[in-house]
Amino acid sequence: MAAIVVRIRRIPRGSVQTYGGIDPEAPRLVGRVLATTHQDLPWHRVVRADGSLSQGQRQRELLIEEGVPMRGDRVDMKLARRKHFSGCT
DNA sequence: GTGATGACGGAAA
DNA sequence: CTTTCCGCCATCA
Repeated sequence: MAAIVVRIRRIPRGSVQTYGGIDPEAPRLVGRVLATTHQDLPWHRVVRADGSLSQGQRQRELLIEEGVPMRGDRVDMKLARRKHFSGCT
């Protein structure tokens, strides 16, 4: 599980990663880790596979603040997965 | 030991 | 595009 924490820490600022993207074999664990781990993890950079947010408005703003490309109420995964993208909000 | 739950995912309708 | 259903691993009652 420590690996999961590490991977979450490695998510570049301005981009996001999905639960399954962090651990394809245990996306539920990733969620449990984020819920139980009290370290300073970039939890807001972890979104669902379809780009929908799990922590509501709160997470939304943090992502926008980091310049994560959004599409309505969800994250634009095509762009958000990479660190450099052409579009801007 | 079994059964239910959750910051989920993918397929099917 | 939406809703339903089943599978996933670890934890809890």
